[in-house]
Order: sequence, then C-alpha cells, then structure tokens
Amino acid sequence: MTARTGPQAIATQEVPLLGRFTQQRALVLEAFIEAEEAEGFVSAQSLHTRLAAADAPVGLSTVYRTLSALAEAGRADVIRDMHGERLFRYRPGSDHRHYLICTQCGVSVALDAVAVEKWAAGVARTSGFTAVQHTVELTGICPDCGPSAGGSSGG
Amino acid sequence: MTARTGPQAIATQEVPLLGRFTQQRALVLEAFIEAEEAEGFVSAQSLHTRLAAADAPVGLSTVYRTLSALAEAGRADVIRDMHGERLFRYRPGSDHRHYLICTQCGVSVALDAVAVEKWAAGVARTSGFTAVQHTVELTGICPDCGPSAGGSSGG
DNA sequence: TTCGTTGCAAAAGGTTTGCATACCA
DNA sequence: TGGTATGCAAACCTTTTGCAACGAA
Repeated sequence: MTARTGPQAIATQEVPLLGRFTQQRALVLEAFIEAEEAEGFVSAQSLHTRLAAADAPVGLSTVYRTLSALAEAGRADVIRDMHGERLFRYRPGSDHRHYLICTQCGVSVALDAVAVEKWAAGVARTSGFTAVQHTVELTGICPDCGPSAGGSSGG
Repeated sequence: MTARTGPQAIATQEVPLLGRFTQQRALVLEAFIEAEEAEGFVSAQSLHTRLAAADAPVGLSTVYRTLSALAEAGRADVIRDMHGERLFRYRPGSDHRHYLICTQCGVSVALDAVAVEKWAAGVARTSGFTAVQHTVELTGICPDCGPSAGGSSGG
C-alpha cells in the first residue's frame, strides 16, 4: 500500500485534518501513531518527553494543542487515568471505541462493545435523558503481566 | 427508620468507618449525605463551599481527606467530570454502581447495569486479562433541563 | 506577504502535603 | 496524657493562555 517516507507522508496521507502543515505537527503525529501501535494510550507529557528523547523536541504546548485538535476532530480517543491525567489514543477510523487497558504495561485492546452500545441506547430511551453519551473503560492485568507470566509482582 | 438527631447520629450509626470521631467529619458526612439525596455527585470544592455557607466551615483539606477516606472504605463512588475534577457520591450500600448524570444540573440516576456487568465479566474471561475492573459513566441532559423542558419530555 | 503556529513562561485549577495546634478518647 | 485530626498555606501536577517571533501557503 503506502510507502512511508517520513512524518510528512503519514501526516499528509492519513491525517489531513489539521489546519496548517508543520514539522512539529508531523513529529507529534508520528510519535502518537507509533505509541498507538506500541502501547495504546499515551499522555501529552510522555509524548513530549519521548519526542525530546528522540532528538525531535517539540514544545509541550504544541503537543497539547495538536492532541486536543486531534481529539476534537475525532481522530483520537481521550480518557482520564486515576490520577486525573488525560490519555490519548490515535484512532485511524472515526467510530466510537472502547478499550481494555493493562494497568501494568499500559497496553490496550479495542473491544467489541455492541452490547454496551445497545444498553446505553436503551438507557437513553427509558430515562428520558437526551444527548446521552457514554464512557466505558475496562482495566485489568494482561496475560503478559499476569501472575503466571513469570511475573515477580506479588498480588 | 432511625430518628436522626444531628450529625453525630448519622456518623455514628451509619458510617462507623472513619478513625476518630470529630465534629468536622460529622459535618462533612452530613452535608455529603444531603447532597447525595438532593443531587447525587458533588465535588470536594462545592461541599467545602456549601459547608462554609451553612455556617459550618470545615477546612478544604479536611473535606478532601474525609471524602478520600470514604471512597477508600467503599462508602463513596468517585468519578471525574470532563474538567478533571473529582466528583463523589455517597453510597449507603457497598455494591458497585453506575450512574447517568445530567451535564446541566448534575443530578444523577443510579442505573441497573446488569447487562454491563455481564458484558464486562465476559470480556474479562475472553481477553485473558485478570483483575478486570470497569468504569461506566453515562452523561446526558435530563428531562428537566432538556430543550423541551416544561413541555413534553421526549421518550 | 499573510496569518496561523510555535515556544516560553506564567497562570489557572484541582488536589496533596508539612507542620504546629486543637481536641477526642 | 497520648496521639490523631485539623487548618493554613505552600507545593505539586497537569493543562491552558498571552505574546512575540517564525514559517508554511
């Protein structure tokens, strides 16, 4: 399919949603997509740190602004961890998704949540509420991090 | 039904979970329970403000500490609003609950979420994840706050 | 050239913590 | 009397914002 030649290729081909194309946005986007493939959700802070470590420093504000724009455009899912930090995950498609996230390593798995969607729709109908939106987050410990994975974490 | 004679009565009878009994904790508890009955979720900040307005000032730190202890003991549900603020709701029982919250007035409705519980349990089984926990939050606009409030509540 | 974007740093907003004092048990 | 809870204020963290300079179209 597409031969990626660098940040620009990714940005221009896959996410033509942002206003003006800049080197910084391409960098953030690239790191964001890589993070999605590797571990799922990431925070703006960690993305910022990662970029700096990768010798591609981008201002923290810019990371926030890019990620927020992405979320606004529906190209990213946003959740909050127990600490209150916002975590972003790149979303290739544009449909609503739910995830199961490992609390140990951060890896996330997209879920087939038809049952939840139906339930939520039913609640919306019977409650009299309008503009009902739902947030569903599952967390747990993935097989790789589990107690029987040669793990050393007591629990 | 018990005849409540004041904060102490509530605290000692219903929530013997905190370490030492103090006037402040009783006050926070009373306000917290009242808030639960009236509107559901409240933030520590608003509870603090409310107490001050009710001529029963309690330090903000104390409100936070009491609410956190309650949540820790399983006597309160905690969620985060879109702003990142933590919202608490008193929970008389000790079972796991889910709510539908009005984004306009903050009123919340406890939901019968058996369908979600089952789904979550199924996901836990098929995913290989262990210690799976779930967060489900529904938000919307209640009939009273809806566009046709005062008229017909769409169903 | 134009005007959106960047980056720094300070501000904002909520939550936690340190420490001396007050008070329950 | 002993030890815990309180309260103030400062610390912390993440996120947002103001503004001058930069650079993509």
